[in-house]
Amino acid sequence: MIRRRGSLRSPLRPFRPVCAAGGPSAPALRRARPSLRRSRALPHASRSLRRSLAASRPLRPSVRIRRRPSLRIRRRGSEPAHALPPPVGRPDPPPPVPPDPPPRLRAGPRAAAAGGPSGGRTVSRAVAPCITSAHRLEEEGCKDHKSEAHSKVPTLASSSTGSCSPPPVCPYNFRHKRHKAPAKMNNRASWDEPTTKILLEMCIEQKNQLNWSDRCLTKLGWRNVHSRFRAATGLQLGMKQLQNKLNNLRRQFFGWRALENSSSLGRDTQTGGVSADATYWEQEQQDTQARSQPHSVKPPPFLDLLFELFGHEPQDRGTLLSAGGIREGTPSMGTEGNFVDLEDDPAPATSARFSARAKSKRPVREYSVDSPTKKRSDNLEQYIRDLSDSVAKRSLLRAPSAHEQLNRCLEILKEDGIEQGSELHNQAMFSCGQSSDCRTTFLGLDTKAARLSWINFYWNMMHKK
DNA sequence: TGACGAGGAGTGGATGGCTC
DNA sequence: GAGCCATCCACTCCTCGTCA
Repeated sequence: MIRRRGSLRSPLRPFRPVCAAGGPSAPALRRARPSLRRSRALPHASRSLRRSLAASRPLRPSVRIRRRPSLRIRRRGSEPAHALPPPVGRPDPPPPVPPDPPPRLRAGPRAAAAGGPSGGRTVSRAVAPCITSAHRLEEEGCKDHKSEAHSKVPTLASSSTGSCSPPPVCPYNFRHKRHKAPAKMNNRASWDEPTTKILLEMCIEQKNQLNWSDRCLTKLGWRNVHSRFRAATGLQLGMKQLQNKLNNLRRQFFGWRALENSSSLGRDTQTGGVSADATYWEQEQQDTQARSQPHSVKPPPFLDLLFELFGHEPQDRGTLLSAGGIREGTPSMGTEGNFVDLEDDPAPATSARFSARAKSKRPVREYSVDSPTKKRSDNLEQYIRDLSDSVAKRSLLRAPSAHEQLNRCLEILKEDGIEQGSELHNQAMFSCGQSSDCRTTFLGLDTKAARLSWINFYWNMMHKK
């Protein structure tokens, strides 16, 4: 049996154009040249592995440890005796902070809603001994403490990699409530649809200009978006506010898409909502009579733009084949009869939040390609034959080639009555010929109106009308 | 009361600099 | 070149404030 495993996360850092754009400094050049980066990245990776083995501890898990809501750890407000000196370079001394209120349990809406781990808080594995001085700086009134805290004290993240010098143990308050931040909502963002659309379009523009790393815009991309957004809208929003908005849209999009995929439903191309046959809604109505649909499953606005932005993330660049488990009857998630398409992977989609997280970490996917029962366990030739058969079967299930897709597009256009040589026909063929994404989306649409709308949208998008 | 936005905490990976 | 540590970066999760 050959197990198809999800794509491996590259140990190499993705190239960040912003680094190279900063100037011809040596670090920038090293970052810009993968061959130079490799020289350090691989030794570091092997070093990390050796460290883990030497310390007889497992490698860092890829998922965070969750605890019950009531176990959320917060630190005590009292100042540790060994407080670090105040940060340098901050002109205005922070105002005195009133003493913290007595500790209490916080039971927010999430805690109330969380009957189990799904609503739990995220807690560091080593949070107890790790008071972050960033937190202390915050309480001293330093609003923008992150960079300074980063540069002066070990953070939890850094201490996890630095095995020799854990930060000093400090007293903690397990139920400390963060003191109220002063109400400074003067520049509160108010996102209406046109503004959101402008933001998305600018993000897509930056993505097309390759100012895009794994999952998001690069720093340079954000700078560009920020400046252009200000120029276009006149709104004086900060970069963080733009990032927050995009983050929320992204979460909405993945949540909605996860629901769409995991529930075997479809997308109503007319309304942007979830489509299904009548029997599904009847069943659903019985199941959910007492509860309404949560907001997170509502289709987010500008689905097409979001799909353009997040619909094809780099972790979906394909899957790898790895041979293994031939001898054992490895449990399989799918067989020839129930083969699951990669795009419809329901595995990571248990919830909106989880799915958004799963998307970010190139989830491991396992698919089985069942092979016939082996006649002889030590027959290498038989193994090779099985392997070849499996690959051949997979080839039969592969996606159609670009040429085949283009031919299919031609047929559909003909069926839709789009005259060859017309402007619309030319636009459609040009767009489909240029982009596999455009082609795939075009072929996936069910109605003529949706197809024409898509071509029109794609054409305008590419030519910035 | 729920939706939404802001912001902090913490995570994981990559890389730079220093020392041996 | 390896080991160690610090730093940077982008991300998710969570809490809290505001507002309709």
